[in-house]
Parts: sequence; C-alpha cells; structure tokens
Amino acid sequence: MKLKYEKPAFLPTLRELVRCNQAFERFSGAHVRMLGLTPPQFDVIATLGNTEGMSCKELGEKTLITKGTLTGVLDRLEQRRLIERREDAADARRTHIALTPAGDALFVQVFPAHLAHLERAFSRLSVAELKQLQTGLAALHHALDKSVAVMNAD
Amino acid sequence: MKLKYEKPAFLPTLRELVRCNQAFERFSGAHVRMLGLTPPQFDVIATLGNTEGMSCKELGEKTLITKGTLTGVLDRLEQRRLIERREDAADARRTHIALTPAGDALFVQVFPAHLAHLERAFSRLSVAELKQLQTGLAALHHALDKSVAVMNAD
DNA sequence: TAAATTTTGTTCTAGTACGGAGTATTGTGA
DNA sequence: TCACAATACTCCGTACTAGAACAAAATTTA
Repeated sequence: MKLKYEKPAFLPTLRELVRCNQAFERFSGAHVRMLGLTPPQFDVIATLGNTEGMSCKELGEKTLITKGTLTGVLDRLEQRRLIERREDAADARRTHIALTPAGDALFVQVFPAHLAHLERAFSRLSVAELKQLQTGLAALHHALDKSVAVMNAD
Repeated sequence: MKLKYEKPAFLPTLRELVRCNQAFERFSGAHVRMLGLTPPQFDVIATLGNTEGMSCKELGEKTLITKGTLTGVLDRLEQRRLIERREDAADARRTHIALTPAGDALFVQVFPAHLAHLERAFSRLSVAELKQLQTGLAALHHALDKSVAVMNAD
C-alpha cells in the first residue's frame, strides 16, 4: 500500500494561475510578434515611450527584465536603430537608454494598437470581475513575496 | 498638446497577473533549484511519477512544454539517468518516456517536499480567497482562449 | 493498394532567462 | 586622501522557449 497524503486545496488555483498566464502570453505575444517585436522588446519600447529615457537599472526594474537579459535585448534594438545608448554625463557608470526618432515613431504606432488588442479579451469580463480578480492576485502575490522573504532569512 | 486616451480599466489587473506570476516563479523556482532541478525538469519528473510513463506528446500536454523544448529537457534528464526513452512497440513514431529507478527515487524525495514548500505560501490565503481567485482566473483564461480563437479565425 | 495527409518526435534558429565573474566608476570612512 | 565598499553594466555558460522545417511512420482517401 502506498502512503497517501491529502491533495492540497491550493492546487486548482495554482493550476489556473499557470494556465491563465500561458493563455495571456499566447494572446499578447502573438500580436506583438505580428507587429515585428518580441514581448521583451515591446516592453522596452513601451516603457521608454513618452520619457526622456533612463538607465539600464531603471529600465530593468520597470520591465522586470534582469540585467543579463537586458543587455541582449538592447543590443538587438540598437542594431535596428530603435534605441540609443548614451553615456550619462553625471554618473559614468550609467548608460542612458532612449528611443531614437524611429523608435518613437514605432512606439506611437504600436502601443495603442496593442492596448486595443488586449482590450478585446479583457472586455469579456465585467468591471466587477476584473476588480475582484485584481484583489485576489494582489493577495497571492503578497503572500508569495512574504514567503520568499522568510525563505531568504533562513 | 499630446493626444490622451483613457487608461483602460484592465491594466491594474493585468499588472497584478504578471507580478503574481513572477512572484510564483521566484518562490517555486528557487526551491526547485535547491533540489537540483530546473522548473521544467521538475515538472517532467512530477508528471512521470506514479505512472508507467507516457509518450512525448502526452507529457508535453500535461507539462505545457512544447515538443521542441521537451526534446532538450528530456536529453538532459536522460543524461543524468533520471528518465529513459524506449521505443513504443505498437507505434514506431512514438517514444515511451518513463522514470528510471533513480528518477523514481528522486520523485519520491522531491515531490512532497516541493508541495510542502508551496503550501507555506498558499496557506496565507483563506480557502474562500483561493476559491474566489480560482474562479476569476478561470474566467480570464477562458476569455483569453476565446479571443485567441477569434484571432486565429480572421 | 497507392497516393495524399496527418501524426510524432527531432533539429534548427533566434531570442530570452538567470546568476556569477569581470570591469570601470563612484562614494565613503578612517 | 587613500583604501575599500557599493554601484552599474557587460559578458559568459547553461537552460528554456516558440516556431518552422524535417524525416519517419501511421492513417485516410481515392
């Protein structure tokens, strides 16, 4: 006979979280690729849009792309002349990243189009559903962050 | 003057979804790596555990790993002698994937440990919260799937 | 049954992803 | 002011990812 443990109650929720994310990546990613960008590239363009530019560190924090990855993403965008790396006058450790005119033109074209695309899916939910989901996700993400903190303080 | 559009109402929800997933990957991934596996490798071991094995196709569907990726993940697990590839007697197109005794030993050790780890985070939410979140996520993921279907039927 | 099509798995390409080592620069405490 | 710690990046190695092209085998269809 095999030892049985209780099936934890959180598994269905976890499963939905993973599936939801997969579905979102598919839906959002497919559209972004049609626009000629990869998802991380789009994130960078979208974050730099309507700003004077920023450091790699700040850009990484906003897009949730880690430093090692960011270098490569920026390399490819720079090659396509959509962004520009400048040295920071005030702090020579920093690199200042900004959209080129071509990058800005792409941003203006692509960003509203992508929002409209996402709206097509999210408008299937009511405002109340969205709000409720947002609350639940926030609770979970705080629970996870707290647990990570506990784990690191071992 | 710049053209302003309404900030769509779904953006905060979307943001939470992304952050939640990030937090989960960090929390779950860190533990899995401590156990000596990458997250996809863990998924494969966990899926094969307590089974007679299965085809690549079935394994891919259960773990949500696409076939192209799966080949590489299986290569590395095979190198470590945790899984075994056998040709299927009935259908020569298929490869039958199963845990080796070493793989099974690892499964028995690692799977309950990881569930216990996850429980530490999820137990911060009430059963009611979990249930509500599950419902919201299911609604969103169906909305996304439906939109993907519409998109593909253009 | 022979040809057309579908299914299954591998290979290839381009692009992430992450942590750690290495480098340059800046800030700080004695 | 000088040693030393902190900061901002880049580069490297390993692994994962989707998607497209492929070969082999099985199934469908004419």
